[in-house]
Amino acid sequence: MAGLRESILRTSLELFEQKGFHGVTVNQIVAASNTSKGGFYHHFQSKDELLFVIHDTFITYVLKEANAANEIHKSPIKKIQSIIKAFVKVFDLYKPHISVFYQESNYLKPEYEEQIKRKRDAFKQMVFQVIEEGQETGDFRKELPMEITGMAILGMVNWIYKWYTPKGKYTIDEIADVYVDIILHALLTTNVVSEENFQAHMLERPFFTEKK
Amino acid sequence: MAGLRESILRTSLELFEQKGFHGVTVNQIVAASNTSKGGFYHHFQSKDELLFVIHDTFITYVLKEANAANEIHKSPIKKIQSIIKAFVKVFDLYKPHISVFYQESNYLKPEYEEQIKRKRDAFKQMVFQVIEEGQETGDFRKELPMEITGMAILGMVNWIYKWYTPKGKYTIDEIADVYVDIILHALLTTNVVSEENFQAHMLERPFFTEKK
DNA sequence: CAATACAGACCAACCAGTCGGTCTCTCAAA
DNA sequence: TTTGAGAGACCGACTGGTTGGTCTGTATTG
Repeated sequence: MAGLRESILRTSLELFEQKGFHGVTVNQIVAASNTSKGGFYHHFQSKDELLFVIHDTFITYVLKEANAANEIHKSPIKKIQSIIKAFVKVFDLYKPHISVFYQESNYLKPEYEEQIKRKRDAFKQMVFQVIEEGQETGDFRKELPMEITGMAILGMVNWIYKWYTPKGKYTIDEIADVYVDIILHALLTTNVVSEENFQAHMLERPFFTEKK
Repeated sequence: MAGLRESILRTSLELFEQKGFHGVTVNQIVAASNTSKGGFYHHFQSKDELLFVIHDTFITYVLKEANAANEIHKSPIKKIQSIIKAFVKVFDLYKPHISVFYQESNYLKPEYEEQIKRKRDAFKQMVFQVIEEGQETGDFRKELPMEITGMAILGMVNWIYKWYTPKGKYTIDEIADVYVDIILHALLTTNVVSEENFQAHMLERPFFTEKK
């Protein structure tokens, strides 16, 4: 039998996603994991710690991915594409985590909340940073207020957890393509967009464009 | 003394926003509203009904506003602006409602959930509809998949509830201006954007552009 | 023989909802 | 004008069920 701890994490995640953190009792988790109260409390201090662990694994992963994406490229145009693509793809891997994360984050106990908040802020700052860079280099339109634009992007992507399903009409990569396209069209200065070499700025050719 | 029912709604809303639906007991609501268990259950069948009422007043309002915005204009370009502006502004009026709505909507009892879902879907369909129209008239880029684009817009706006505060750096109208600008730049066909009469399509001049 | 991993009966706290009762206001009969 | 009956608004002690968490005991592993 594989690690009980992992098993508890997996099953509780499913349950939380369906019914919410408060809609699931420890007894239900225990039953679904084929274990007992003792088993559960051997691995977790409390139900709240379980919630924290779910939050933390996800946010840690996102932060790491985004950092990597950020470091690979130098130009802000490519940085933002890279970050967005990585960010969107995370929803394919961690959708249940993310759902629980955003639905129940204000039930986190203060001691846990602070740790999560720090990582979340780091991620946000990174996005802001890239936008600012792009405005300084002249790639992004300077008239857009950085904070509002940043939150628009974050919101757009984060909302994916509300509607994305792997069985849906579009794959996560296709969604990422469209999001990158939307954001670039919104951010890039008009002369960059209107030039026919818009494509030259793309990391990859988006799925919805034809090859000539 | 003003209506107790309204008083309960107001105070419970504040409490829910701070601590979440499950973080607040009926006794706390009752205490904060200067009433009693009896008073509460005289006006509401259950705590769940209270949650429903909060959801419903908000979603009903949004739907009404969007419908109005949709009917005033004929061109898709103006329709989408109008809808987005109305939609964004709602966050100024109903932020607590919306926070509770999005955080706790999966705790709604089935009988309530259906009613809410119907109205929410109607709103979503309206946005999809306008995008499709715009693509047919040639104003919006046809290569963007309608569903993904629609969800991107909805996500962008909906996320406002996570960060907007009336005391913030930007007013709700300024945020609305930026969002309209971002979305139009993303949607409009390049020849429409690059034409210097981009401004001609705007319902109003955004706050961040200079008058000449 | 430790030490770790798990089992499951048990408990104390909590919480939504109930229920018998009171207070006040209205309106019509006397 | 007085009375009194009825209805709606509100009170608050109480309850029955649930839930997170504990504790003692047992199996297994090294």
